[in-house]
Amino acid sequence: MPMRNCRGQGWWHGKFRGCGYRLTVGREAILDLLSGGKGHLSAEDIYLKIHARYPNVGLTTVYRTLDVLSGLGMVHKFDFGDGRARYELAQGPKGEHPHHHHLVCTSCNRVIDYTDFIDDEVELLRRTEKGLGEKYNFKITSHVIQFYGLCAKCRENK
Amino acid sequence: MPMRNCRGQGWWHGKFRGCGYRLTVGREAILDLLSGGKGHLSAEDIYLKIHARYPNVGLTTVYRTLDVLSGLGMVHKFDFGDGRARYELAQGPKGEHPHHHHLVCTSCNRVIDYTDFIDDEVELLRRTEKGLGEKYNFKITSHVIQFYGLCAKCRENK
DNA sequence: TTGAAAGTGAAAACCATTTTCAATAACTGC
DNA sequence: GCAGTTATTGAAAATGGTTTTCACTTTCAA
Ligand SMILES: [Mn+2]
Ligand SMILES: [Mn+2]
Ligand SMILES: [Zn+2]
Ligand SMILES: [Zn+2]
Repeated sequence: MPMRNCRGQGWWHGKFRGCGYRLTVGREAILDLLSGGKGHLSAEDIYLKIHARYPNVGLTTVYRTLDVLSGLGMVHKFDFGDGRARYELAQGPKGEHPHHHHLVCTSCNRVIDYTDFIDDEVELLRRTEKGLGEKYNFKITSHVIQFYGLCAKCRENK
Repeated sequence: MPMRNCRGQGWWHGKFRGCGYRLTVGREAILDLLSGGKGHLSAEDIYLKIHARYPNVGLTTVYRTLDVLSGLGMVHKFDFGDGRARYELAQGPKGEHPHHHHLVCTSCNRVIDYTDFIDDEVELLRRTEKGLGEKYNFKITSHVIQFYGLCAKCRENK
């Protein structure tokens, strides 16, 4: 049986409603888009794609929805140094979009996800978070690890 | 013999001139300020302090100088998520301002430098940079490691 | 000392993001 | 369904950190 074209069937339905948020066309469309493909989209990227299919979803709503989703921990907001925020879906309930870190090319702004070494890194992070949390009485909730440099393409064209 | 009041005596003289940059009052003042004290200053922070002593150094020059210094690798530019860039002097030639990472309070925006665990972290980073560099043919030049959470003060006032 | 080029301040422009506000859509209880 | 409450919305205006412009000044090598 094909997926019915009615809203409120997504895995996020519960989380959304549970927090008192209403399910709207724009929010659903944005979550769909983020679930569907590549990450590191800017608000405008998202707006342009959404707006093509739903012409009455405005850029303001995109910003507001991304804020809500960030607050709920459902998307992560990144700054890769190009002057606009980038968003990507957080790890889903079934392990989709697994936790990863980033390589950022300072020349072309390409962003590479990597999960190599993630185990070592996560283990170190765990220890570090514990140690720092105790020493500074600091409650760590998230971390950012990014490597900057030159990507393969930009090294060729150097 | 007391320090003469002429410019061009700082440790950065060589690096500056070597790269074809001219030594100016504003640049010297900014480097002095950054060398002198606490990091994580915004361009406006710097401007206000500099401008008090040198009223004819403008905010534009502060931004331009910070760009130059970033380009030379003499200062690091950070985004801690409060909408303005923060700058701090990079590790000096004699090991001043040693390499460190950051704890960022998402409530009050306080930033804590830490060097605990730095050895473990740096060792991991070295391995990771090597592995990633080979696998992705990516030339890594720098990294950012930041932990976000609630500082001690903000946990009390929760 | 002098000239070419780098550097500068003030004001204007830029531009990603936020705010405002009247209109609309989503939910709740009937 | 229906109405009432309230969250949510789009368009336009405002915000605010940063960059650009441009005529003027300073640096520095010759
Ligand atoms: Mn990613
Ligand atoms: Mn620091
Ligand atoms: Zn590149
Ligand atoms: Zn705090």
